[in-house]
Amino acid sequence: MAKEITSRTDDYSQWYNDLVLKAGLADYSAVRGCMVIKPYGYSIWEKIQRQLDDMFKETGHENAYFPLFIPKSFFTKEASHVEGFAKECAVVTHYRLKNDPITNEIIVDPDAKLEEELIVRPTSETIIWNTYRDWIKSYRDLPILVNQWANVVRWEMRTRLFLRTTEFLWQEGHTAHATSDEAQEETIKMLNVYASFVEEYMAVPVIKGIKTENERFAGAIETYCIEALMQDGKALQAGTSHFLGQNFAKAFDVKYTNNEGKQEFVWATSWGVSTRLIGALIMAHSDDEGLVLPPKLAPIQVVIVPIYKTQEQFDEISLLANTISKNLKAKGISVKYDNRENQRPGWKFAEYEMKGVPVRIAIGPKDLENGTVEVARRDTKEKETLQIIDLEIKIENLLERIQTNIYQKALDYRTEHTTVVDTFDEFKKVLENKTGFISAHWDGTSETEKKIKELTKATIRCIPLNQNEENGVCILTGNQSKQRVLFAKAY
RNA sequence: CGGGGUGUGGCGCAGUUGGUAGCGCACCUGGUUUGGGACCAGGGGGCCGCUGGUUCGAGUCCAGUCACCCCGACCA
Repeated sequence: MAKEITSRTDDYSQWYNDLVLKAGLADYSAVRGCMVIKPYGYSIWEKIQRQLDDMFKETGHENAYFPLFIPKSFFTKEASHVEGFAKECAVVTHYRLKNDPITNEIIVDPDAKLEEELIVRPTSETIIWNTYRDWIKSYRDLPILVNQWANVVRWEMRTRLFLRTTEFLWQEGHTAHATSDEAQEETIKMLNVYASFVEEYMAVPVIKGIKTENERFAGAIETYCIEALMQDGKALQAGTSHFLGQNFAKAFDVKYTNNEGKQEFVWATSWGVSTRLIGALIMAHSDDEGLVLPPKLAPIQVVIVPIYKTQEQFDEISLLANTISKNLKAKGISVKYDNRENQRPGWKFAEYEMKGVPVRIAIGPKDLENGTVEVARRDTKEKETLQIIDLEIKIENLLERIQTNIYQKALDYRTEHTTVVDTFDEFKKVLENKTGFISAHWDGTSETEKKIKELTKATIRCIPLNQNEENGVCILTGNQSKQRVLFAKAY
């Protein structure tokens, strides 16, 4: 029996859920809203981590680790930050369990109440800036360019595998600078790092932009973001980079002495991407047969499947497969030779398609005779029979072509699903029928943005950078506007 | 927190007007197979989410409760 998977066009959430479960990326866990990331899913995360980490190091950053628990009082120091996060935090109130003397059940020991509750970090600005106070005395201590790989907890009401889980893995960069300009430069620099990572490695095109006041990070002066478009026409925020100004420095009294001997507050940035990126990867490329992984992030880039009738054939194929495998590995390509004898070839084909392995090589008796192999690519499902000579070079090229192709496909989809509209009627029509990004004029007020959200559920995803100014009138109010912004329904 | 739905072997499900639990997949054994999710034969595995009630008898009826999923509000 084939593993049935819901169609993408049928019920997108159902399709997405099935896919995550059936491709073996993750599972629901015993804890509400949390998930178990299975080895295959985690290995994608490791690839993302490794690549991003390299990019962070190249831009001068170092890793560090700060505590999971944040004293409640830290949280209350930055007013807008509390407001943004307070509602969704897990709180530790006790530090011991004991046996109930009557029922003998394990209960929370009421005598073990903490004097000050601890918040399980939803993000680490507060505890980090509390620490930076001790690290920073002079302009010579700056900049501090630190990143942390960690888990965080946000007690969201509704969760979705990878896109929004109660606990999630991420990296958070927290930098401290002597000047506003330098901090702003850092904010943009990291936005660009994210954009190039997502486009080059995940093969997902993104729009770089600035968040409106409504969507801004709690405690930031300016939030920059990269926005990607998923195959159901909804937008997904793939990463953010915040210019925090002196907000946290003031809240935690972090000052440095400048070269004129004067005390100044420190300027800050923070930036992060999470395991949500895996969700983006899935929703941007996958089809009804399963995942389509970009070669640069696929845990297995090439799988070799033997087809045989006799033990002799199997041995001969294995010999060839191992040679091919060795040659590919020498080129830095990750290969799996699936020589399991308890699964038939057709089953394996379907399985690796579900898992999104970019290239499959099948070797059978005919190939042994002809000195060929059958090479199938996951993205287009095309198959061709290739001579074994220089196979590793052909495969290497093919992997590059797949990487480019799926990026182009996603880009074409986005181009196709980005609509310029000038009236509110058009706006609503596009949202209902076509979906996707909508470029429209907006009068720049939060009230208008909220009103549009109420009426249509679409929000301003960002005010795109790299976009020309253009005079116009707001689609809702008819007030003056200097620039188009990007609307969409979002995850 | 509102609306909807589901809880029955590992997974997906069926179970009629109440009569003591079944199917597919997976698993185990043996055999035949292997170029797109194989077939045959045999086998193991379940306090039917939990609690209470009605009844001679409850997976089924009633009440309560818990958990999870989906759709909203909230959010990376």
